[in-house]
Amino acid sequence: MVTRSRARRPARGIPDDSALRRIAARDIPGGGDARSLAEVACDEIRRAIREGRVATGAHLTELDLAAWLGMSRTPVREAMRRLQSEGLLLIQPFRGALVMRLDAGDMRQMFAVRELLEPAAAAACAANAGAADIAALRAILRQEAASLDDPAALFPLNRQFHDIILEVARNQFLSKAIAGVYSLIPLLGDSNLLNRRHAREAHLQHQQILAAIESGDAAAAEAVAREHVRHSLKTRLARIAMAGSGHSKQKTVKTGKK
Amino acid sequence: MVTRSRARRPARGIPDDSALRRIAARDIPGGGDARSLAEVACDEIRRAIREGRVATGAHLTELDLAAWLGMSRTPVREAMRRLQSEGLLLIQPFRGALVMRLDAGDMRQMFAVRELLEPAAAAACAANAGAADIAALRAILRQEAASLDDPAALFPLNRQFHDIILEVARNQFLSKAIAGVYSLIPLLGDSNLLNRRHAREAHLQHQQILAAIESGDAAAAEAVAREHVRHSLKTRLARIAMAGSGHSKQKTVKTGKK
DNA sequence: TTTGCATAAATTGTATACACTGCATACAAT
DNA sequence: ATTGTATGCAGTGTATACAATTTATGCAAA
Repeated sequence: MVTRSRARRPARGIPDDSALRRIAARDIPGGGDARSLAEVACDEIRRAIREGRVATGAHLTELDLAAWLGMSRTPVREAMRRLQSEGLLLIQPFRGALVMRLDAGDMRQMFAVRELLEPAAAAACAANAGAADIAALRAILRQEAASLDDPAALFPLNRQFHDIILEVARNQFLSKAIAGVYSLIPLLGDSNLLNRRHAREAHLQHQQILAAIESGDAAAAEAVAREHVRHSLKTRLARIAMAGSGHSKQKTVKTGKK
Repeated sequence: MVTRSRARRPARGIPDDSALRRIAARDIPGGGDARSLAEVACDEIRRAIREGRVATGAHLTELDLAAWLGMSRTPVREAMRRLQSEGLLLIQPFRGALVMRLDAGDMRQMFAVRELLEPAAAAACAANAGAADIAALRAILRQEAASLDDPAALFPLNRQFHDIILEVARNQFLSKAIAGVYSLIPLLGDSNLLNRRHAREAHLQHQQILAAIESGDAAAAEAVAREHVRHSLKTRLARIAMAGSGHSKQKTVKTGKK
């Protein structure tokens, strides 16, 4: 009997139905990381919010989510708690959770903090960057240049660009602070990168930031990064102004409640 | 039968033993907020870390904590997850949690971020502060002046001073970013305020910050706040240097495992 | 009709049972 | 002696049962 050391289990309990469900849920990406169900739940809910399948302001209950995700309340609960501490959900004791909603004022506050943190990251990056880091950033911008009309491709590239800068800045607290703000960007609605004019301008600014980093000019990197954040805010404010004046192209999203 | 609408319960299940335990655990402060056990657990663990009853680097298991706190694993689990997202714990799947430990490098990173955020908060506060805010800050500094040799009294006053500044700054993202950093300060060891010289200097800087706020001078508030953060780092570095050179007065802390 | 209260329904909070994982250790085969 | 495999144990991950709480509903009294 040369079964694997693990195959002895079924003798004890039920012929194991839950394991199948779990594995099925986990290995969707194929990588087979063996993520916990709570992580799966967390990612799925986040994704649903990001993609607008769950509207901001929607009311979520543990039971609904558990049914939707095909798991019990326990991991869902854990995921909801995590999303609350990220600021995506607002949990009211005994009364379920609301998907956080941010108004224009919140947006300004958020960008004020970004304007503080991101230039500092760019400056630190310029101070620390080695040849390999610069090569990585160059590679991303090369791909970015080729994807200016393909938002779906632009999203991860943009993300990677900023992630590398943070990594090279080598300050875990700065990274966490910025991550804390970034995670709430989905609540602001559609990405600026859907706007082609903005995508082009952002790409140019990325190139300027990289140029500053290449020459080790921290002050320049800081200045361009600040301008980058300001430009991003300006684009969003302009869109809000347009939407407010009746040109709303925003599609209404479903409530997410089954 | 004019019992309160709530008293009918015991008829159904066990004669209600758990409610007593819970109420006992909850209402320690007396305020009777009816906090959940998870919150109690969270606060207790945090406090144990802050007070050094649990050493940084200690290994914590759900079962140990549940036994210690007299509750089941579920709320403890929730608390541990929360503390992880605050950065106090490092949870390794299937292998328990470690109390995060920060070295001198981490400390520098942390203060670099504080030097970014806290001056901005002070500046925003100076821009927004009304008469009532200033009166509140004055009241705190008056108490602070009378408590310079009483660290136990100084801690909450110091906290309140900074909290009010954040509140008046009216930027929830700035507040959350700073809170995220503050929550890890206990991991750095004893507070600077135990040092009377430092306490006096910090108090003087508080007064300068308040003066700048009173006169609505954002730039001045920013500058003093930056100096305040720098001074705090300097004191900590000096203490580390002393400890490193063999003058360690640091008492070893217990492991926290029952 | 309206008000007050008690009950019912819905949902969260907590406890507990059980399967699974990771590691240590003992045993068997070479 | 050494290596590979099995086994036990400690601890986590998940499901589920139950208790507590909030909100809604119905019914009686004014």
